[in-house]
Amino acid sequence: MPPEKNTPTPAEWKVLKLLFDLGPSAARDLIAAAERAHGWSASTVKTLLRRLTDKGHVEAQAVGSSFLYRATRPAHRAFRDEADRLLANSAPGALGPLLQYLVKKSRLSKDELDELRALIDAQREERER
Amino acid sequence: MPPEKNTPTPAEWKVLKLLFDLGPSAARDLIAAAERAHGWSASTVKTLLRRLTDKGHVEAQAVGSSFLYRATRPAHRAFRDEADRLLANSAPGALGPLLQYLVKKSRLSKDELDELRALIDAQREERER
DNA sequence: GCCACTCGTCTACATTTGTAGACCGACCGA
DNA sequence: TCGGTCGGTCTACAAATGTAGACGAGTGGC
Repeated sequence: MPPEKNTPTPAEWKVLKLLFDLGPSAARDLIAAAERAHGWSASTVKTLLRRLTDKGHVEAQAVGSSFLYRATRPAHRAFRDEADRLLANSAPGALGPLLQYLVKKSRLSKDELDELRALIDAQREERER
Repeated sequence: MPPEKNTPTPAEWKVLKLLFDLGPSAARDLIAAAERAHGWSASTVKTLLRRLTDKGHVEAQAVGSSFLYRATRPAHRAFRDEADRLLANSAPGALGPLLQYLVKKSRLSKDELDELRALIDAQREERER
């Protein structure tokens, strides 16, 4: 079980994603981005930011009289947690097709494909033994 | 965009998963399973079942004076929709590692690994051209 | 024919989520 | 120094969600 307990809600995820994209940011930038991306009002973003910090997904570092917001865990960790939730639900047999679908859809670069293939080969080895 | 709009809530997912595991079932079995799995009362399961049918995830086929509940879409489709939500959030660069993590963690069978590998090879081909 | 039991429907209610206004203090430019 | 602006906190409130009791109709067994 990861330390993160309250997973972000969908709306919170959107803010989190903005934070990942922008990197540590001041409120004004997040608000602007959210306005552009989702048409949200400033208040909405502020509330979500507060809830995210309450839940521990975001950290508000005091800078002068305001804050610099940053995600407490790197993007890949956050996505991994999401992926875990997916696995937790998935039935055993359904996993293969699911991964195939993901690989197909996610249009990895050649390098990424190579890495993935290497990983798969390694796993196949294991199955041999 | 899949036809399914209102995605199931976490609690609804749990019921859906039971349905996938048990196959089309009568209320009593679902209730029993949910009681065992989550300690839920009968009412709770009934409500979730109703909401699932409202949302179109579950279909209640009249049999005698009661219903036989079945998922409207096969498990793999449902999981696929979940996976799509994951992809929708994920940043481009993060995808490779994410898939690696999934493959590693999901302990596929040899056959599944083979299929996945074949798929990857096909994708690599494409990258060539 | 009566009764316990099942089911499905209605209703309920606390909590969480989505969305946002009001207000207040700090800071900056004029 | 005065007024605007920016950011943060408080408060609000409708909708969705989690969880469940109450009730009434059908039914299988006796």
